[in-house]
Amino acid sequence: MLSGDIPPNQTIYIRNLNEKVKKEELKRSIYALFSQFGRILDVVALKTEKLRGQAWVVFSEVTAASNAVRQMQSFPFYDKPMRIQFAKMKSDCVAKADGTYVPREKKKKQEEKAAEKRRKAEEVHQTGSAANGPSFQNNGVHTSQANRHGKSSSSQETAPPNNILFIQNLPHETTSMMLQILFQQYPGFREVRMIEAKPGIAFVEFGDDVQASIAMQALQSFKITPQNPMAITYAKK
DNA sequence: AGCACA
Repeated sequence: MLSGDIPPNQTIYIRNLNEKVKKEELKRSIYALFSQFGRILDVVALKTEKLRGQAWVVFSEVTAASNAVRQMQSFPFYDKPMRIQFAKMKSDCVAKADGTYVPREKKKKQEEKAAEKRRKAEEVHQTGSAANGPSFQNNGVHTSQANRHGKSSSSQETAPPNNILFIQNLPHETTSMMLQILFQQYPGFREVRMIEAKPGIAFVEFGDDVQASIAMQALQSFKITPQNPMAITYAKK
C-alpha cells in the first residue's frame, strides 16, 4: 500500500539506507542533505539488527518534512534510493520541547503503552519531574543551513567562473561520496575529485559555469561539521 | 521490510 496513510509529522522516517555506511557518517550526510528543507532538530540512526538501514530526521516544521518527503523520495544516497515516509510517532526531542515527554522504561509492547496512557488519565502521576529540561541535541550536527558570509575572503578575490569548483576547509574525514551526495543535487553535476595527499580540499565538476555557480551558491559555507564551513571558489583554469 | 530516541 502507499505510504500516504501516515499523517504528516515533523519527523520523517527513511528506509533503504545503505547499511555499510558508518553511523556517524550517515547522520552527518543525512543532516547535510536534508538541511536544505529547514532546520533539523535531530537525526536518529541506530545500527541494531532491527533498525539498521533506517533513520529519522526531526524538522522544526511539518512543512519542511513534507517537502523532504516529496522532493527526496527515491533520491540516490550511497547508491540506494531512499524511501521516505512520515514517522509514525512523535520524536522525543519534540516531546521534550512540548513538555509532553515521559521517559520510557522498558516498554515491551504497544498494549503496555496504551495501558499506561489510560492509567495516566486516571491517576495523577508525578507531574513536573521530567528528567531534564527541553533539550534537542543533535550530536555533532549543527544548526544552520545556507548560512551566508556575504563577504568573500580578503586575498582570494574572485576567480573567473569555471565549471569546476574548488572546495576548501573540509573536515579530513570527508569522503568523496559525501560530497557527491551533496553536489549531485544540482543540475549538471559530473564528478568529485579528491586527492589522497591533500586532505581538506576537493574539486567538483559540473557541465558548465552556470551550473557550477548555482551549486556554489547553494552550498557556500555549508557545514559538514560545525567547525567546517565549506569555502567554495571556482577552480583556477 | 524493518518506526526510535544509549
